[in-house]
Amino acid sequence: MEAGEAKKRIEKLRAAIEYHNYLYYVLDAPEISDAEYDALMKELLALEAAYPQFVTADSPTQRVGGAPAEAFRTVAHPLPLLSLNNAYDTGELMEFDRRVKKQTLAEPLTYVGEQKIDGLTVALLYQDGVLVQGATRGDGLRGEDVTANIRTIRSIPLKLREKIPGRVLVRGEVFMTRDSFQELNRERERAGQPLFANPRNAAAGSLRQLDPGVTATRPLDAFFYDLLLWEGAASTFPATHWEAQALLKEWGLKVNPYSRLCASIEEVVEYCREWEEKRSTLPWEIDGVVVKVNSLALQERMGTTAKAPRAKIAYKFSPEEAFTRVREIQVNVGRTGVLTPLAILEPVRVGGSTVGRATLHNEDFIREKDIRVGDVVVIRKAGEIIPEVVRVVPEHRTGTEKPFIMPARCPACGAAVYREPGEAAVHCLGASCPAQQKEKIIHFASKNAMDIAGVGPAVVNLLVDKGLIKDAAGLYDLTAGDLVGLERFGAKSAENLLAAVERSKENPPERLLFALGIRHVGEEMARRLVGHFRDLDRIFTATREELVAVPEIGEAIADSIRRYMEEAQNREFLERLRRAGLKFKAEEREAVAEPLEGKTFVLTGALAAFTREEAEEALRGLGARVTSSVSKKTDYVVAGENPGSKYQKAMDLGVPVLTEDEFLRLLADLRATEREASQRRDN
DNA sequence: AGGCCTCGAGTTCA
DNA sequence: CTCGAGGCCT
Repeated sequence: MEAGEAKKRIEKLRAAIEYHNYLYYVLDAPEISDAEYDALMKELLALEAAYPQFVTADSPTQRVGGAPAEAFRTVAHPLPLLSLNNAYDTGELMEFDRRVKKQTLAEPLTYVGEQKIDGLTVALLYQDGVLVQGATRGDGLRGEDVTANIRTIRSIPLKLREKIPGRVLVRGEVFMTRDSFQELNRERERAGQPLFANPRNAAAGSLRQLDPGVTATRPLDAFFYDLLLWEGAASTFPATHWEAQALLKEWGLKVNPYSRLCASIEEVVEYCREWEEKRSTLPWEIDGVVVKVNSLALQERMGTTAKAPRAKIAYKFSPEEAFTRVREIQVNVGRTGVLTPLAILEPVRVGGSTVGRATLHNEDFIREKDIRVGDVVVIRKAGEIIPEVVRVVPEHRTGTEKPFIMPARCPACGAAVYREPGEAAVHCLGASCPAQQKEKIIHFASKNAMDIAGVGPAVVNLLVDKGLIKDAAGLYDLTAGDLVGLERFGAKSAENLLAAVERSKENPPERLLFALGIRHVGEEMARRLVGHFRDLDRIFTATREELVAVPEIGEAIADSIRRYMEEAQNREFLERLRRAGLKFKAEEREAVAEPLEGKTFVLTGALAAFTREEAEEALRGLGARVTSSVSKKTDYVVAGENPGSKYQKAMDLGVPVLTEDEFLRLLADLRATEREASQRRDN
């Protein structure tokens, strides 16, 4: 970029940032997301670094905080409330550790890791144990006097639990939980008031109400992190940050229960990693981890720079939202023939991983969001893993972006495509579309279907392209001679694959039924159908009425099964599977007691003694149903390690939650009673 | 017809 | 995980 141009861009960015600062800090009504704001700031920082001659004292990059609103009295903090330097990856944490170690003398070096709450910083002043002042951080030197509002927060003590002579200054973070935030927004929506963008803004807006009566109705909460000042206590002042935390807790100030004392930087890194992963399970939002040298003497010795202490650092999580550009929109064909557009993105880090693709679902989704090739878009993680395109940023349009048009022919086989009126999906009409065939084979061999290890997307592609198989039945005709010599196939891998194919013949018929991929017949319906008819041939020859008579099987499912069987190609396919020796008939079942019959279980989180599948299997063996979502009809939720949202749902609905131990005991008890019963039978 | 509840299908990255 | 849609109950 040429210098004159850079200068113009710098000025434009500054004006924009100032404007958004004002909206954010003064009016508490931001128009853009934090991520967008950060992007503006980052661009400005980069330009100023490249052109230092244009840096001015009043640039927003030189300012520590925002301007205080006029209505509150400003007060000077007894000690400056510094901000923190940031680390954006573990490498920067290691560098921090090296800097700390240079200053360490004989004392053992330990750190404290704390969640960095996304709220707003406050400083509370207690005089002889009584709360006399509460102030926002402001620019770090002077903040706003919000004492009256602070007093309304229930978790903040107006008096410390013991009388502490002299002045005590503590630093904390006021925040709102996600649940409270949503509840507040629901109320505001009902009342026709503007909504808060996120919990942070809701907390800030609530604390900065001119009328403390309003603040009192807002569900604010607070954690306290630092004892900044304790006058006249030189001899009793704690030696470490960890002890200071304990002291605050003793005094009745709420401290974050997840803080951790770490013996090394490696433990700190582990702590950061852990919370970056689990952040979404917390009731409050965190945007990073604050790392502090535990020894207060060492903190003192390391001192501060103009704006931040050298003995502390904030490890910032990668943002949950990020910007990137749509390079291309691909169209994939699934096993049901549905054409699914997929955005190929410039890789970008978001929510702890690098994202390069995101589904665009269907034509309507793209039209609604007006996503075009070349657009800059906002990406977010839906749930823990799956990235989604939130919206486009039209400001970044240059006019060269190309709108997406759903192809009129299947990109895999060239057949015409068809969209049922009223349906979102576009289907490929090609009867032997290779993309569809491949997806069907992959599904057939997948874990929950026939579980043929070694037959995944890559191998299926290879086998179909080489003309070795045309459908899943072809797998059972493969010979070692077909495979050996193929790229990435040696004698051993060929043998393994054939063994896996052979083993799959023993699968029970419900797996086979599911593997066929009949529309509306998933794992659960396959189990029910086999449970009822016991034989695939009986299912395929059943009349519509007989099918509908099965609980949970309605007309749509019955018709889908009949339609499948009317297709000559499918009937022939089934005969080939039969000849290969696959099981069409269910094993005779012994009449086992089903003590959990009629009970519905939901599993969440990871169990230590089982995989999820094994636990489900064990429950089904006892007659229980295992479903995937919690409702009023759920009898028990079994919660393992790191339970997901289902745990919360269970609590909300008052469904009993079993720990893994309780669950294991339940199984053991039931099996014991079962054994006794069968012994009595034998006698 | 509407309101559950559950299942099916598609989804990404390490 | 999140949609959308099927099935069943009121």
